[in-house]
Amino acid sequence: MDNKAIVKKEEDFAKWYTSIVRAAHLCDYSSVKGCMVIEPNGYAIWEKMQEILDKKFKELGHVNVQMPLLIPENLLKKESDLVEGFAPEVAWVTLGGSKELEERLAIRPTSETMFSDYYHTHINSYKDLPKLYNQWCNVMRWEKETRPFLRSREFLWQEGHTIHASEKEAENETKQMIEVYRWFHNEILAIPSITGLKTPKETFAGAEYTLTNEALMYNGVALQSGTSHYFGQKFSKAYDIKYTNKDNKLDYVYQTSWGTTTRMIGGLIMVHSDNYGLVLPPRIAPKQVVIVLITGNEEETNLANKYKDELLKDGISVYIDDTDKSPGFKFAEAEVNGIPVRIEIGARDLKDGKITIARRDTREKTIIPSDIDIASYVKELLEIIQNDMYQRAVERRDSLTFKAHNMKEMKEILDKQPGFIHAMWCGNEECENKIKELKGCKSRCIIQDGERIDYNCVCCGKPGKYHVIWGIQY
RNA sequence: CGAGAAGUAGCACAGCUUGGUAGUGCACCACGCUUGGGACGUGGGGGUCGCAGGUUCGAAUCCUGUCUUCUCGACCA
Repeated sequence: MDNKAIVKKEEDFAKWYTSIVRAAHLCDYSSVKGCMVIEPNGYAIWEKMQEILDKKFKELGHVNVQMPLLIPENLLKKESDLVEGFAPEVAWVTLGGSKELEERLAIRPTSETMFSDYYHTHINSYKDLPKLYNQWCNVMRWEKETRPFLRSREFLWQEGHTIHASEKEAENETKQMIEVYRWFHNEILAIPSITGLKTPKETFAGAEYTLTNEALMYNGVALQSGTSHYFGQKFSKAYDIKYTNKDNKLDYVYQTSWGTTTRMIGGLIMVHSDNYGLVLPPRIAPKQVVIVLITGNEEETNLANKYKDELLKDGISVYIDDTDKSPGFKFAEAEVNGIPVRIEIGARDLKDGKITIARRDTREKTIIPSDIDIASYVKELLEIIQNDMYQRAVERRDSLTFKAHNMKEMKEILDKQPGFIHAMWCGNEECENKIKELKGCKSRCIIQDGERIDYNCVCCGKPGKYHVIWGIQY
């Protein structure tokens, strides 16, 4: 039996999630609440995410920098909305050795302030613009309730902070980066996601507006997965980021920030995984193929090495499991770790010149000739798995997508099954608050080119100005 | 932050009521034998019982505090 039992998804989704995290060795608890040990399997996924996103960021002209971990209190206080928004969850350093600090230092919950302070002293001319900086780092937010990957006090993320000479250019950047997140979720993580505008109530502290990428988990709960903020000149005025423009006049820069986190690992689990363990889409799987030797004899070993070389040559990541565990153990272990494709080489099949290939997502096995062009066969199979996983996720999301025309319908849907609920909204925060009384249902985003579902607000019945997606969130 | 539950070996748990030598299964190590869905045999190693106080001759067990985890709710830019 497995030493890490997996709870059944249908019986208790929350416990199932945690058991997958532990069974697949993605992370473990530490002695500090909300601060996780990200284990090799989990960190490898994060590295793969970094690799793909970082390449995309750089293609779009961004460069990486590293800002300090600590922010002096006076610096953090300069932008009042930001301070207010983050105050309840900032952790402070008050001692240096045994000596009390004259000014306490915040452990960064986000780095707008540090970037702004840096830009303040480094921008003089329109020729210095734009600055397209990003950093990969850890941040800390003193959350009360924590869950592995979904909500931790310390987490890893990337935060892009850019400044521009024109409003239009900054707005284009904001839009461009939310598109990157949408692309990443749909194409790489096989998680169908929707982008839209946050309502003012849900907008990032200090931003003029926030664009968000929203995904729906298997249980119908929404997960915010990547946000991109447009700051206009709010921060540049608070932090005095001025430059001389072409007309020899002083002007403030236009600013953006955008980020996504290790929370996406939680999203991967909650969209794709099953009762046998993790299921990873091939494009994000750190190891795409495992070759399992049944007896480990010379013939099996030689063929495995040949396959490995051919697959590696084609850019497919692969490893051979030649431990002396029983075949069943190796199969189960590869499954719990979510390896997309498993090649089983055994003496029995080899006698007939055959091997067995198993795909993780469906757990189907196929017996094929051993002299097949393994690289092109596997390459095609990985693409099929990627697409099938995406299609299944789309179907699941669509089956959990509803329309509501009034509060009665809204309540009926939420009582039965949470999901994405499309409904019109008048734009009044009072209605948002009333809807929130229904099981904590909140606006996910305003769909900008969405259809008109109704003429009236789902809550108050006044003219419905916006097509909003509502849902219960993590 | 509120309500509830839990913390004993890597994992799952028993022991606690009624204080008296730290247990079981799996995992781990060695050897042997095996190998197509989590094999088997023999032997072996591993624990300040979450932490800190208290009661007691003596605490995993009783008392107080605290930390951590889980579930449900409140909160969540």
